[in-house]
Amino acid sequence: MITQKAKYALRALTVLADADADEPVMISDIAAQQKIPKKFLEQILLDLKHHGVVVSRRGKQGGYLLLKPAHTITFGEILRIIDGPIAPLPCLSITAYRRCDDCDGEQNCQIRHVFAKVADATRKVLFSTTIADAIAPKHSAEVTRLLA
Amino acid sequence: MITQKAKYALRALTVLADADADEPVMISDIAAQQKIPKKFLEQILLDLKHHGVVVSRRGKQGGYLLLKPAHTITFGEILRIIDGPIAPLPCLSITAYRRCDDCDGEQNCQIRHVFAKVADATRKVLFSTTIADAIAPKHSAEVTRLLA
DNA sequence: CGAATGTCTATAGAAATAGTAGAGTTACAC
DNA sequence: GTGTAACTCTACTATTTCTATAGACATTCG
Repeated sequence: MITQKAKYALRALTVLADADADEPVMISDIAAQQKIPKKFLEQILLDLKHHGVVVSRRGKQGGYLLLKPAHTITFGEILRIIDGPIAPLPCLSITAYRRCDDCDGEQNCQIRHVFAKVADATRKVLFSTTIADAIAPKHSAEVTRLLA
Repeated sequence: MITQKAKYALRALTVLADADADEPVMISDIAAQQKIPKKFLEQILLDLKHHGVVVSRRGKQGGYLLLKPAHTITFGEILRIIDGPIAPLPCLSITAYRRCDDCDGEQNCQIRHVFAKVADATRKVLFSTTIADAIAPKHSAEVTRLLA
């Protein structure tokens, strides 16, 4: 299970991706639109900002914007920032590798081998799907309606 | 990340799968061999027993045995018992479905759609891999040695 | 009988999760 | 240049989950 926080983060990003590229969106607006506790969302967006995913403008007329195009922001990237390692075992993590002190020899670990496959499969999806992909269905539905 | 408990459970099962089919293995032996805290392992095995994965014999010469053949026990099945749902979102869980109260309409949920793919990929691996598969490399190595 | 083994329930410390609170900083509008 | 609306940052807290540990109990074998 991913955390609630990660879900909030992803949803907040879809809102930013949906907004005009140079129109900052206020935290309150995102919170209201996605039913996210505002104060909690503040922390999340700040975190995403520190990791170079979004930028903010302070003061009146302030708000948040995507720092890079939505089609370059992957789900995997965001999950790593918010929830930490993607891998199901510490000894399979790319970003936070840690030896399992209870297994002797990773090559021999019967469990590790199986979860390596899980990790691969998961990463394949998470890093090939972007925020733009997430909002795409909505847009194509819109296009369909307009063309009708 | 899977829990330590699940890792212990899977490792304990590989020990049972490795043992003779009618020779109960004592908790202490499993614990020692896999460096699992004994009292913790007791709980885990009991849990697996209650879920019909293993059986036990009490008293002297007691211990645990697999209830069904190792090639019929999947990783997914064990993870569900020990760690709960496989799905990354409650609204994607097969065994513990729960509506997300903050998203309106699952068909529209942009996040859900992506994680459905993750869940599929994960399940594909976890339910097609068994305890027998996990110990297989070891056995084939053994075969290789014997044939050399 | 008695010792070895599993059974069961309770407890507890540590960490993670999901927020909440509030004082501080910045920038635009006037 | 002041006020106010926004983001910033740190700290705090309640709840749950994880990782065990403890100990009394039940069962079986010799």
